[in-house]
Amino acid sequence: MSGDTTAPARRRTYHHGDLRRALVDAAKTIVADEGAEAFTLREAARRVGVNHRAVYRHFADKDALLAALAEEGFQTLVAEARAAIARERGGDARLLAMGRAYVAFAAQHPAFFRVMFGPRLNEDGRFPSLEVPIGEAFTLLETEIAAARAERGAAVADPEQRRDDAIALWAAMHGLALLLLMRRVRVKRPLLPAYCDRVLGPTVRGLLSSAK
Amino acid sequence: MSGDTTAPARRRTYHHGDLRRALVDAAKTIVADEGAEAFTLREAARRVGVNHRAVYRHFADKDALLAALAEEGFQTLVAEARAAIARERGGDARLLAMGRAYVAFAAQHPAFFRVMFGPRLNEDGRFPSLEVPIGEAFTLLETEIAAARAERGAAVADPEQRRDDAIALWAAMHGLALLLLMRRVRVKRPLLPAYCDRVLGPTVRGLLSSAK
DNA sequence: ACCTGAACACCGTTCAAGT
DNA sequence: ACCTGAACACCGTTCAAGT
Repeated sequence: MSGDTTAPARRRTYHHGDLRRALVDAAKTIVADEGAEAFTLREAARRVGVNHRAVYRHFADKDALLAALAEEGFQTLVAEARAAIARERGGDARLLAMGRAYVAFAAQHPAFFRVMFGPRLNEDGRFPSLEVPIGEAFTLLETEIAAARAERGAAVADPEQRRDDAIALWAAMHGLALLLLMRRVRVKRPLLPAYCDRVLGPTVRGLLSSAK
Repeated sequence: MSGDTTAPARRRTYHHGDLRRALVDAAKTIVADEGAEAFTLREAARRVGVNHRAVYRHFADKDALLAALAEEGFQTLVAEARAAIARERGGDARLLAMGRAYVAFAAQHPAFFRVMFGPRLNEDGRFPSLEVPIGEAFTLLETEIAAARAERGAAVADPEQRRDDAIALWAAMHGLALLLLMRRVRVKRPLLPAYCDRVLGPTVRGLLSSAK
C-alpha cells in the first residue's frame, strides 16, 4: 500500500514483479514453519499463487532454489558472527563469541541450518555464489584465530597452520550445533551461551596454548 | 549352498525366510552405491524381488527401515573406535585414535554416515534401540577422556564436566567428519590420519591441559 | 503369517502452448 | 518475456484381497 498514489496500477504486469524474491521468501517460511522436508517446489509456488511451472523461469531446478536460500542463510550467519565478535575485546573472548553466534543461529533456525548444510548442496561446485559468504566466514575464522595468537606473542603461523586452526574451530562449532539440533544434548535456551563457552573452551584453549 | 543336504527344500516357504535382513542389506547397498537420496522403499523391494507392500510387514514405514540401517551403522562405528583405541597406549594417543577412526568411518561410508546422522532420525525418541550403540559410544568417550586426565594426575571430574568434555570431543570429531564430507576440506586418503591428528590435536590438548 | 494388486495423493521435470 | 496446462515417471502409504 506504499506509494499508492504515485505508482497506481504498476503491478498489473502479470504477477509479482519479483517472483524470484517471493519464491525464496516462501521457501524460507515453509522451511521455518514446517521443516526442511516440507519444502517442495509445488508448495512454494502454491504459496505465492502461481503455477508450479513458473518456478522454472527463475530457477533451474529445486536445488537451485535451495542454493539461493542457503546463500542468504550464510550471509546472515556471517553478519551475526561479525556483530558478535565486534562486541568483544580479547582474542579468546572473540573466538568464543563467534562460537556462541554460530550455535545460536543453528538453534534459532534449525531447519534452515539443516538446509544450508544438509544436502550435498555444493559438493560438485555448482552454485559458485554459495562459496562467497562461506569463504568470508572462513577468512574471518582464520583472521580471528591468528589475531588471538598474536596477542599472546606467538610466532606468525604459516598458511597451512592457519587453515588447520580454522578447520579445528569450525569443526567444533559445527559439531556442537548439530549435536544440539539432533538433541544429543539438551540445553535450555538461556543457558546456551554459557554452555557453548564450556564446550568450545577446550578447543579455543588448545588453539591458543599451542602458541606456547 | 551350505547345509544343502541336511535341509534341502527348506527355503520354499514363500520367499526369503528373512526378508527383513534382505531389505536392510539392499538398503545399505543402495545407499553405498547410489547415495542416500537414491534409497526408496520401492527400490529396496525391487532389489530383493518382492512387492513394495511386503516391506510393511517388517517395517512400520520408511523411517523404520532407515533406523534399522542406522543402528547397524552405529554398532560398526563403535566397534571400529574400540579397536582403534585398543591399539594405543597413552591417553592422548587413544583419544586421537578414536578421532581418526570416527573420521575414517565417515570418509569410507559417506552416504551411510549421512543416513545415520542426517535425517532427524531419533529426535522424537522413536526407535529407542538406536540409543543403545550411541550411548555406548558416548560412554566410551567419557571414559577415555577421564582416563587420559587421570593419567596426568588431574582431579576426578564431576559428571557434568565429564559430559561436557565428551561433547567437546564428539563435536570436534563430528564437525571434522562433516566438513570433509561436504568437501569444505579436501584431504587425500593416505594423509587423512595425520590430518585428523593435526585438526583434533588442539581440542585434545585443550581437554587434557585444563587438567592443569 | 506373509505377500500381492489396485488406488490415492503427492512429487520434480518435460513438452507444447498461451498472453 | 513470463506464465499455464496436460502429461510422465516416480514416490510413500492405505485398503482390500489372495495363498
